[in-house]
This record gives sequence, structure tokens and C-alpha cells, in this order.
Amino acid sequence: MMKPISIITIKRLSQYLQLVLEAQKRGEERISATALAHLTGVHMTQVRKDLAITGVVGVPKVGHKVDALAEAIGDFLNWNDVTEAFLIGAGHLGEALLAYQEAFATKGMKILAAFDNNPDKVDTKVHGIPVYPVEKFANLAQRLHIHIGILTVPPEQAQATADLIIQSGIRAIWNFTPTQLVTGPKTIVENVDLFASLAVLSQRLATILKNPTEEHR
Amino acid sequence: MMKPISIITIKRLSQYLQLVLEAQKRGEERISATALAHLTGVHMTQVRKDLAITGVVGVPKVGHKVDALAEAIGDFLNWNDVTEAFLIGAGHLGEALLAYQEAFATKGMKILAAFDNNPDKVDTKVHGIPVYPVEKFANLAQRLHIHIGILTVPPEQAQATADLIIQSGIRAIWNFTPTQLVTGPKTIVENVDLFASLAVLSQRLATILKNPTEEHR
DNA sequence: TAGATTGTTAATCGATTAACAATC
DNA sequence: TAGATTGTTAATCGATTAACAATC
Repeated sequence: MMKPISIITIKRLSQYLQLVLEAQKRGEERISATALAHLTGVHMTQVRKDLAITGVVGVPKVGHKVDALAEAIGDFLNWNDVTEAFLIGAGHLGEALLAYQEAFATKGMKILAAFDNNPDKVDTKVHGIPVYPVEKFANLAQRLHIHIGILTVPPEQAQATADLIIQSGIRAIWNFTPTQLVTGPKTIVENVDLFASLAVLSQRLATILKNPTEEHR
Repeated sequence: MMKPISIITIKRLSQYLQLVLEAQKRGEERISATALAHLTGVHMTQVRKDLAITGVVGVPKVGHKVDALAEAIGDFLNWNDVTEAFLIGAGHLGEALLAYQEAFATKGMKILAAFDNNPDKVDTKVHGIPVYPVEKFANLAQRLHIHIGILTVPPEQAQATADLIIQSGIRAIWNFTPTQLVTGPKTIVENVDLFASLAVLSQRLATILKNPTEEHR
């Protein structure tokens, strides 16, 4: 029974993969952990350890083959399989995410449908993806064995909608609301907390504006 | 010279504040660190240490006054002052963020204007916020002493646009592109990396789907 | 070959958790 | 008063960095 990989390692692997894919696009054949370290600011020993988790083996002096490295990281993140998702809440943010569907598809997530209660939205298509009424969610999710629910409803509806998602047999929620969801231990919740991100920016900006002379890294 | 606060502490403080504000809305007068620990899943000692950073002092047996705690965390995060921001790239995601302007305003960030090159967008208003051509960005940012640049352009333009933001005297970039920006040490970059977040979700989902019997926390 | 890069083991650092005295 | 909660110091844990042997 392997121990779980730390979240920060997974996020770094996603970053490396992004850079590896860019190198691939530029036609480069090899890339070294040292180069990735310079590009990301991560310590080179850390990069090597992170890469080791995916099982790739590099060649001393040469580095890693770009193609093999991209595949190894992609496999590890499960981006080389297709996982199907429903999006619930086709407001501004939901629509913006639907616009990214191609990018998500290259990362193994396919959004099959969106759901909303707004009659102006229902039975239309947004960026090519059909929008159904929310009451159809549970039935369709079960029949199609959907694995991911993308939650983009207003905060007041967040918990109730999360409950609906879980009752529909979905194990993973990508939560874009600022609400701290209460779920059982069997459900995975990944939060995209914009306000927490803004907090980091605000606090650090305030710090440097108050100490204008001090250099920071 | 105080040492910098860790990013994870700042994010937790943002979460606590969210819960404190909800308690305030419900008319509650006091809230304990213990209660915040239960609601967030953070260890209660950790909550106390985090709160101590803001300078609030609680009352043994009683807890913290909701109003005072909200103010202390807000002050620490610099959400009780107004910081002005420009948004650059009024695409789908940019528009979605403009729709959140009231929520950002309660967190001390005021978006004064958006910028885009699309002639259909220029000189319109999106959610009440005017959209100007990108060539006006530098001049306006300097004249108005803007502190935050919100970056929501396509990835290919991310670095060049970041350079423009920095040349305009802005010190803080809220980066919504998947691009790893290269900046000098004087610029603060806070990344909202959707793909890294998706990576965490994908990897963890894959792990539990592969080990269906095993319980996880 | 020499040197750059790899993978790994040991040391350090920082964050989390445990323990406990103080107090309304 | 007794007990719940606070703030703080000490112990533990995990992640990062340093050191180094192996190798194309």
C-alpha cells in the first residue's frame, strides 16, 4: 500500500509537464531536470525526486527524452486516459470553463454536459456543450457513470448541489465556489479558492508597499 | 524585520475569515478557534497559531468576538483598504472575473478598467466596467498608480503582456494563464493554475478508482 | 577522458501536532 | 469552583536541501 503523494508534488509535476510540452512543441528532443529546475525555480534535487515518483529514468549527462518524460508525467497524473465530467452551474464562470474544454480534453477530462436552472440557458449549447435542467443531473450522471462534477453554482447553492453530486454517484468534485463543502470521506474535493489566492496577493503586496526599501525574493 | 508569513497560513486565514463572516451574518457574537478547527479540518493548535499572527487575542473559555476577529484577519490580509486593479484580456475568463467585482471589492480590490485588443470589446462596458484598447494600458496604469494587474490573456500573449504590466509600474500580477511568468524579483506573481488543480483532482481520483476497497481520509 | 547529469542517502529546515500552564 | 478555551513551549513529522557515488 503506497503512501499518498503530496499535493505540492502533484502541482509541481503539472508545471514540469507544461514546460516539457512547450519544449516538445519547439522540437527539442531532450530536457534535463536541471533545466526544469531553472525554469521553475524549484531546487534541482527536488525536481529529480518529483520526477522519480513517476518512474521515469533519465540518462546521466544527457537528461530525459522529452517524449518519454511527457508520457510518464501524463500517465502519473492520469491525463492520458479520458475521465468524463458534468458541469453544474452555467453562469459566467461555468461558461468560461466550458470555453476551455479543448485544454481540459488534452488533460484527460471530457465535459459531456452542463446543467443549470435558468430557462434561458436550458436546452441551448454553450461552446458546443449542451445545457440540461438540473433535475436531469442525477439520472444522467448515474447512467453515464460520470466521475467528476464541476461545481460553479452561486455560493448559497454550493452545499446542496454538492450533496446532489454525491448522491449521483460522483466521487470527485472540482469546487469553484468559496464554500467549504462538507462531504463524507469517500468524496474527493479539490477547491479552486480564488479568494485565498487573492489573499496571498493582497498580503504580499501590502508587505512590500509598507517596506519599500527592502528587497524580496 | 519580520519574517514572511507562509503562503499556506495566509490561505487558511482567508478560509477562517470566510467562516467568521458567515457566523457574523447569522448574528453570532462569538466564535472559538476550536469551532474554526472543526469547520475547516485544521488542527486546533494550528488555528490558534494562525490567528495569533494577526494579533487578535481571545478570551479563555469564551473564544473570539466575531466582529473583532473579522476585522483583525481582514486587516492582516489588507482587505480593509482599497487596492486598485486593471484587468487585461477580456475573454471568457476575464468577463467571468469582472462579474465577481462586488465580491472582490469586499476583499479590498477594486477593478477600475479592463483592456483588450478585440475591437468588438473596446469601448464597451462589461458588467459595468469599461474596456479600453491595450495601447492605453501603460499610460493609464501609471497615471492612476494601479497596483494590481489581472492577467487573463491567451497563453501565447502571457509573457509579453506581463512585461507590459511590469513596465507600467505595477508590482503585483494575478496570473490566470498557465504560463510560468519570468519577472524580476521586485514583482509579485500569484498564479491561479487551473491545470495544477485539475492534476491534483485527476491523480487522486485515479488513485481511488484503482484501489476501490481502500478507505482514504 | 572529463564533466555534466543522474539517482539516492544524510542533514537541515519549517510546519504540524502534542503537552501544559494560565484564566474567565 | 470546574471546565472549556486560550496562548505558548517542546516534540514530531514531513518536505527541502546538501552531499556524494555512479555513469554516459
